[in-house]
Amino acid sequence: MENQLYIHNTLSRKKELFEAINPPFAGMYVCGPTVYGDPHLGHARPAITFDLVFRYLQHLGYRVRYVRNITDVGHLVADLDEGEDKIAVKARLEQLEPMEIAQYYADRYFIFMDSLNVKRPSIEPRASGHMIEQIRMVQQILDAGYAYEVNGSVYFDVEKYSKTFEYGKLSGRVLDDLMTNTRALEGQDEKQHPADFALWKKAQPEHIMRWPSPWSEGFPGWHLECSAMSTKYLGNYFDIHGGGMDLLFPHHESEIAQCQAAIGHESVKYWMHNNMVTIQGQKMGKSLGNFITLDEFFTGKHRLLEQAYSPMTIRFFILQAHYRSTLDFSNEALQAAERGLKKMLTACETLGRLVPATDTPNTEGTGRINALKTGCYEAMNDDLNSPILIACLFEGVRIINSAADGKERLNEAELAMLKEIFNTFLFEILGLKDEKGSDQHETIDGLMQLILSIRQKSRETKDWGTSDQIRDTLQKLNITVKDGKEGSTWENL
RNA sequence: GGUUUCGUGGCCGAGUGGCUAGGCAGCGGUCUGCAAAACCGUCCACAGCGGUUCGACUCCGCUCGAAACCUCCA
Repeated sequence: MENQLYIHNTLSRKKELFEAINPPFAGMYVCGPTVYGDPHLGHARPAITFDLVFRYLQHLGYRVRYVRNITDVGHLVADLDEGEDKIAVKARLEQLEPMEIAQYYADRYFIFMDSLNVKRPSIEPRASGHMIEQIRMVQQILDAGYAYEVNGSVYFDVEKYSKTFEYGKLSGRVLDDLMTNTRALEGQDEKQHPADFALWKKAQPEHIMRWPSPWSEGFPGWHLECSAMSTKYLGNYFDIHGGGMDLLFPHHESEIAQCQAAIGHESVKYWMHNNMVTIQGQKMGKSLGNFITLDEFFTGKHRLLEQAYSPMTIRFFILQAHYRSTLDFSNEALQAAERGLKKMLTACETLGRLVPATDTPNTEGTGRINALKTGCYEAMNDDLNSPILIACLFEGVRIINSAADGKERLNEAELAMLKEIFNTFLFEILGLKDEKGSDQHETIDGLMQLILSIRQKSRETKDWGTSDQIRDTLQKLNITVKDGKEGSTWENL
């Protein structure tokens, strides 16, 4: 672990040296999806961001336990269906069991994340499976005196908490402002203070998802599951807690308060937040109804999409922006990502075919490739700057293509170094992969070699008619023939 | 209104007090039977106005504009 990894801690708003609490182990908790809808591009961002963190920490030699929750108990809604559970609403519409809905969308989530080559976390706990832990935590907070019960519901006493601790330290909020600015929502009359939040909510009669508790039959407040499950699996003090920036307040702010109240100290060392995906400058989100699902991206079936985009194109697109910047969706941007990725992967293939052009050691060339590798590490160590890393890899692409063009002469050591760089950074850490079908690839490649050799013969006899017919027909099958000095190669779109 | 943040070239997107980001697109070459690919070269920036500084796109202030959060959301 000689690499010094710096990550941006939202708590200090600075880049801090990552020092594991208990090396070589590292614990990371990330807020996962609420499973009542198909995953969209916005879900892909944190999944890929923290997949990058997961992969890089592992690369650095950490033994990482990565926990990402599945929220399947639904949250309170604040509209006319006050107090009702989101999953329950959907379930009634579709005449299904709420847990059936949750299961369905959780499965969908897993499938789409797999296709994006997002590694599965070590543990994916469900809120519904941790009622006991959540109820216990409510009790701990009550015992500590930072919560009160009203009519079977339990609320966190933010006002009392803020006398000793700083509620708002993560998001930079001031309690007085919250007091004056929090809207008076219906059914909030039970709260002593508008900024108080529910730890346990008594279920209304129409509520389908409910669990018994010492206070009422009801359901947990929506900040509680993360506090309960993160500390259960990672301990009372763990390294990284991640999530989208939109969760900063009140979700993560309240998590800090809950842990402080229940455990007696904070539970998280580094808070990391990814920024939003925007569409026409606006956040892509469920509430705005401007989201495009991953399924729609992969099939191209959405009115805003000019074409289908492959999972790796989406992944590359996301990694081309730094995780703390907003990322604006557009067809033009995705098409640029698609072409850039193709260029990158083609160069990797080329690299595999390159043979040493010289056996003389070249200190200058070797030094340059070494510098490339150093640049890659520096990019990752600087708060996981994947766009810089990708820029470094494109420098490698240039070297590879120059070598293939005969303009550079690489020796065996240099080729090996390049291969190592691409294997490590492009495939292992960025998690990109070649999407060409692997099963029949060998067969097709054999067929293609045959066709290309026939075409080569026709070219040698200047039978351009046959030569072009082969090329044009293949093109119609989305296979591009590329003639080079060393013969022809082919590429399937 | 409050909190947090942002405004970079045709598009996407990094970064730094003085030195080329990168990708896509464009333009000009090389290569090629033609094409594609590739290679070389090249054009187009740092919202506006002040201030600090030998020097600012980078620091400070103001103006304009945008976003996220304050209410379910990744």
